[in-house]
Amino acid sequence: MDTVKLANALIPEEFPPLEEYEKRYPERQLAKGAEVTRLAPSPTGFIHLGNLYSALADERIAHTTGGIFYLRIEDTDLKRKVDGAVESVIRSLKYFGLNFDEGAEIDSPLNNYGPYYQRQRAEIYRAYVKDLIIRGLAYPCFCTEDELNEVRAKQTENKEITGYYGKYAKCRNLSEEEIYSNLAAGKPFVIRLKSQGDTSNKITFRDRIKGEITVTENDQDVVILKSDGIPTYHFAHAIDDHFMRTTLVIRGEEWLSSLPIHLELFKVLGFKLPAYGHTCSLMKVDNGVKRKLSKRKDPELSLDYYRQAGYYPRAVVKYLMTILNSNFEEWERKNPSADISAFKFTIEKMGRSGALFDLDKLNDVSRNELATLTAEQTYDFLKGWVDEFGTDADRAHFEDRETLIKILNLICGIGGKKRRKDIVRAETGVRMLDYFFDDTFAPEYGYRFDAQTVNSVLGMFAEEYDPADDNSAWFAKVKKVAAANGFAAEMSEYKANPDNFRGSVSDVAEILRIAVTGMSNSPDLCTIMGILGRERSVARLLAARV
RNA sequence: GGCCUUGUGGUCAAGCGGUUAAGACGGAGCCCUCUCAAGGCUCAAUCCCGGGUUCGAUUCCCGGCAGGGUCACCA
Repeated sequence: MDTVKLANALIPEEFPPLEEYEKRYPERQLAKGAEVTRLAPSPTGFIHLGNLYSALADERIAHTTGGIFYLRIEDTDLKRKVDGAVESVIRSLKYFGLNFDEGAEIDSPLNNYGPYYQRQRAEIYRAYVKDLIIRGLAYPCFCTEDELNEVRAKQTENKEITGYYGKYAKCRNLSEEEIYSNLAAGKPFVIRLKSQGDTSNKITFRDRIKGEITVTENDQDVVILKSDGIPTYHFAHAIDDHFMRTTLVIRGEEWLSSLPIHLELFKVLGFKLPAYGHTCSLMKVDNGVKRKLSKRKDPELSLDYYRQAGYYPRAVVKYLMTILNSNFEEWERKNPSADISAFKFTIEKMGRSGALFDLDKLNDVSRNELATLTAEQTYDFLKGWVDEFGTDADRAHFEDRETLIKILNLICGIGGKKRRKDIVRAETGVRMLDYFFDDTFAPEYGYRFDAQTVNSVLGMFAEEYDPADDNSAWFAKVKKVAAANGFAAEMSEYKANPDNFRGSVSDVAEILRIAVTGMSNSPDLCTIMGILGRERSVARLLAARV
């Protein structure tokens, strides 16, 4: 068979000699050990926690080795295209503190390896496919979807391996006449790899995350060029990661099963294989079953979920870091004020098996992270959330920056020795402020004492209350009211003889707390009343009588 | 089903031939305390099972079992 003639019939364009592409995209001049990594999403615009997880690994490795982290858009499937997706990806990663050095829609002088959209790279893919055809390593296939489905059904029925291989590779041995008559008839075709592999051969392969793994050689004549003339993922991956000079491909472990295809492709193309690291997927338990986090079923997979819930972005990143490198937490405890970038991230430390997503842990990380902020930083963070997700009332409250910062300072004990850790995420932080404002103060008076007692306590304390009192003076008054109403003024007395009293100071404080905040739990009541001031505090005490 | 892969407390996990089998989250309790959030202290809880190899296996080998992934002109 005249393969040059065939190649010209299939792919008529003329291309420069292939060495030209090698020259166009030369080896990168980087320091030894520098890794070039990439995030290569399809343009659906939906990047989820799993993407962020591996992007974080990519970014950390590139930037701790003096390498490059770039963005490539895998838009070979038009159905996946969503407008504004690329900007959305960039924005999302930026929100979590990850920045690209190079790539699609990135303004950078380093953009010498583009275009970074695969659809715009059709020429180079086609040039290499054409070369493969000439070398007799690829061929056209005219099988229809129905035919393929039929074969697959039969294979399944006979418990055979499904796919296009061996005797099932019908078009592999088409005669010259058949091919040209099909072409003349205008039949659509794809280009398949003429696999040279044999599944009885095992290849051992060293994955940077999984370690040594053995895979079976590929014998499938996979599609490399689709009928629209655009390559499949496999082929585009080989070409792009070679010419963009990627040194380390980090991707989800769902790709492990197609690794043999990629191994063969790199071999057949004569490219040096990059290093691979296959990450485990984030899992969750659903109905007692452990499974991969799913885009459709699990809202917590979406990064927007964390933004909406008001998680502090750095907290999400730190949580992910604890899963990525389990020594991160220990390092952080030793270096409490160091920036994440100072941590020596290593791909080899990454987990080999899928981690269950742990919301409790995230909350803990988040709470601690938020407790490192100043009142101003806290305000700015909460304000950002309120602007986007808050109610009209929230927005009105946040107009008054000075007051909010004052409240945050006092309530959170910022700068003091007893820093509180109430805020897990923006939403809980904002709701915690509700009772400071009369329009959102919505008490549910659930007293544990009778009306007479409650009214007496509230009335007496309203008379006594003086915002000028310091904490101990304030508490002395609580004790006084307690004693006057048959409650133990000292906890020790109450504990010694509980039967002698109707309750203790803590019960009195609870009545006051419910009256003032509408809740039985709150931060320091004396501070809260101080913020509210005499007039409003007293008004609330009196209004809370039953 | 074939192929690949994983199996240490409820969760994330260190350890990788001899350890009292770290630590963190969560749970329980105590202390502190006007309640709560914290904080301090304490406790409970783990090497999937069966065979080897070995003086000795959580660690190595084999076999089960149980998870997970994947078998497209989607990435």
